[in-house]
Amino acid sequence: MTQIDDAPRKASRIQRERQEQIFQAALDVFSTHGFRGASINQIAAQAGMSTPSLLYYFNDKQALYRAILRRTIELWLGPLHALNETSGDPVEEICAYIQRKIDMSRNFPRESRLFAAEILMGIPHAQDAVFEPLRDTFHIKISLIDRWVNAGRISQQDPHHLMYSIWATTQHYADFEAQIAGLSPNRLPTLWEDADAFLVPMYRKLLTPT
Amino acid sequence: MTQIDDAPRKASRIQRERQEQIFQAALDVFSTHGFRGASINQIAAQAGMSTPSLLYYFNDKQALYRAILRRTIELWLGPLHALNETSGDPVEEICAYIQRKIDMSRNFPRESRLFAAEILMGIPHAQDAVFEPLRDTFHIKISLIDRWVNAGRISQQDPHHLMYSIWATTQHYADFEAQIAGLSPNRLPTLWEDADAFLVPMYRKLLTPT
Amino acid sequence: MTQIDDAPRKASRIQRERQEQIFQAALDVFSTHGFRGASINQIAAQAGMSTPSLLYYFNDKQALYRAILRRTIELWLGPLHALNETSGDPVEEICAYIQRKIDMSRNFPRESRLFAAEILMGIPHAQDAVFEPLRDTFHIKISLIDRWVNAGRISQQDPHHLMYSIWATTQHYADFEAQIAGLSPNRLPTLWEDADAFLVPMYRKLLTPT
Amino acid sequence: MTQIDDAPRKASRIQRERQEQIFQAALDVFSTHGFRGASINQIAAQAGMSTPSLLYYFNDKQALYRAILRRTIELWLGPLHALNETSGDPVEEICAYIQRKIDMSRNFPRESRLFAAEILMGIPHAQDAVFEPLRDTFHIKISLIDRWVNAGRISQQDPHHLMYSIWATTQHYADFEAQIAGLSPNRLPTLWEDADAFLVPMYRKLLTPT
DNA sequence: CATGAATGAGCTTTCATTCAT
DNA sequence: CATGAATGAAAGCTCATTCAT
Repeated sequence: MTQIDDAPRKASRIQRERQEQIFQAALDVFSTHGFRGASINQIAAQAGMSTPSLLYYFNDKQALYRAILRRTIELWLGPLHALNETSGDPVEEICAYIQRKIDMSRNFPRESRLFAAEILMGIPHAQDAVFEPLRDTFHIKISLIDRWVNAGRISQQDPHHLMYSIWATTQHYADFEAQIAGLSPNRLPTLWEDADAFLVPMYRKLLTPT
Repeated sequence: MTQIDDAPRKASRIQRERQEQIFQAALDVFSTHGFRGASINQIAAQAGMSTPSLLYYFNDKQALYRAILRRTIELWLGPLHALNETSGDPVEEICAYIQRKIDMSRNFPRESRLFAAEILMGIPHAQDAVFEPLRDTFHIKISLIDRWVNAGRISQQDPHHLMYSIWATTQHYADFEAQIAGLSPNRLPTLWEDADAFLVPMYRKLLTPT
Repeated sequence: MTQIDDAPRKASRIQRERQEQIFQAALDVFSTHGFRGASINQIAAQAGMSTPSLLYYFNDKQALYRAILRRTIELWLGPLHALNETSGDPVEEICAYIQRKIDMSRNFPRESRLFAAEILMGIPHAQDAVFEPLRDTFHIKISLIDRWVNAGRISQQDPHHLMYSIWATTQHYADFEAQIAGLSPNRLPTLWEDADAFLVPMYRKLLTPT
Repeated sequence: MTQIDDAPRKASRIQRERQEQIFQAALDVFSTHGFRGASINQIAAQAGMSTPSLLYYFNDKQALYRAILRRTIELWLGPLHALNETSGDPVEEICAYIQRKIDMSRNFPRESRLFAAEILMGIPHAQDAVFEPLRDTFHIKISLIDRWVNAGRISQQDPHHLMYSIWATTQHYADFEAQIAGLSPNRLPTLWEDADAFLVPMYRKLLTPT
């Protein structure tokens, strides 16, 4: 097993508070500048501490970045984990998943952008941190959808396309917010609110078997 | 100052060739590192010239970046400009637009990512360069769709949501390619090919009036 | 004030053990990186304790360095102190001194290198620590040799040159070991063993009066 | 003196001047602090330029260090190269080599100390730069001495010991100058002058066959 | 006693940019 | 036109040291 050496040290209470300060600042800065564009000076300043203090908690820039990314991905996987067969209706199950994804984007737009930025730039810093927790869950859910398709319980769709299009649409309001703010400034808040009212029916219509 | 100082100088043939070299290199580097993460040294090296030579063509880093962005946006607007009433059927008109957007993403993934990166980071360097050419066209097309909706020629949808969801889905395979490559490595080429086969019917189903 | 503030504090048994740990680590690190190149972090790590713990025993980096140096010099003076008139023959007296110096270099190569490094760099940190204990003994022994020369009991030589050449040759295998290891790798151990067999006869031939 | 061209050489002439400035400063600083203890800031300041300017000529600290070291070693090898069979008498041939080594130490004490410091610390930065040019010449000369010994033209000595003791004694006045200055301050200049008067007869006596 | 926590100063290096040629 | 040369600013990171616990 490869040792996870970029996890924060064993934590006391003060340590955990400090780490949380750093996380918040790092989220801000990394999500708006990307890894290379962000500076740990800026993060430290925003976290209200000196740069060496920050580096006392995270050995270097990469370690901090990967720690945030790891945490973000775990958060991100929550809605996907909850996608299963507990409810009777696969269509509604997927619609509920979409709803949860939208809520997550609404509540954690910085995390969404951080993740998007990393992917956009080719995932150069965290191949394992990204895919290790993601891959298994992804394929399990893809299989689940595939079974639903084959059982005729949802319409005939490629599960990969379905999943990726859900991700694209549900994260779009977080990731491309600046564009929406520029193009539809007075609609921005209502669009955030409405997103589910648009997307959920769209996918319900798509998925409902004829 | 409304002086447009980041446009490249008037160019001879040789100059235009060198500018094109710079464009290609800059596209590569900016799209994979973002504005702050990219270095003009790296761009100059990749373009096969010295940094001062590069700066002879573009006054500074921002000017180069904005020039590329401007060019990218113009390219990007092509499919949207072509969305109009020439064909008789609005549903098919929009489907054709989706098809063109997908083709564009397929052919110009770096441009898509460059644009996405800029938006993701809050459009800090090019508010005007992005929105000046985009805004008018966007609103014209939104109005057009709105008229189609009001005339009952397409189903009742918020044109903003419709447009944004089209953008999200059609650009996703370019912008998030690294994720798809990691999660569905053996499906990657077919997904690129299939994208229209999934998306166009989805939107046709959504838009076709009942 | 002639306050000696870089001597270690009065010590319990446990304390003396920890000091010894520090000494050993510091000897390693200082002798291979010099004063400025060495870091007390590295020393503390190698001594198996935290840096503040190390600094509890030695007030600062200089104090630690000077303490080691002082100790080393005392060790170093042992062979020289034993150079006197107890044996009847001055030539053999000096040959015995040479033998003792060689043995010392063999047994304490790190100490030799530490000392050599300090001198090489101009003795910037420990003028007094080096010369205070050394000077008197040195001049006493120089006078002794001078008397031997004047009494015709050893050949006519400048005592200074004699002493320095003895120091140079007897310490060379310790101080320049890396060079010898590179140039005569398979001879290295035998050269260490042989050193006295070469040097003692050389000086005996030089010193025996005609 | 024999300057030939003008225009095309000009840039590299300036470059060589600048490099020489840097060399002199670097020699000073590296020889008195060792590699890790030296700072390129200090070197740049002493060379009268900014640190980035220095790094324009030498890509990084190591490159600068190795360049000086390489140059020093070439200088150092001069006297050894000249050790051969041209003069009829091997004893005098070796004595002449000793004389040349002493002269070199006298004229280039900083170079001697730089070299000594690198060896003292275990040659961590320049194994190849040190040994590549040194090894072959060393072994050729060792063989030469060995033949002289076997032919009975010099006394029976291990060539390795002989060579190392010559190196030790001839470089000692440069490398350990600070110690001599401290112990024999009023003798320092005369000792420098006398060194050959002491060492050459010593080795002549040692080497002359009985 | 021992260490977790903190930081100013300094390190090596890269960056965007200017200027003379 | 093109580049060698130069640099202030800022980057990531290490260092010796202090202090509270």
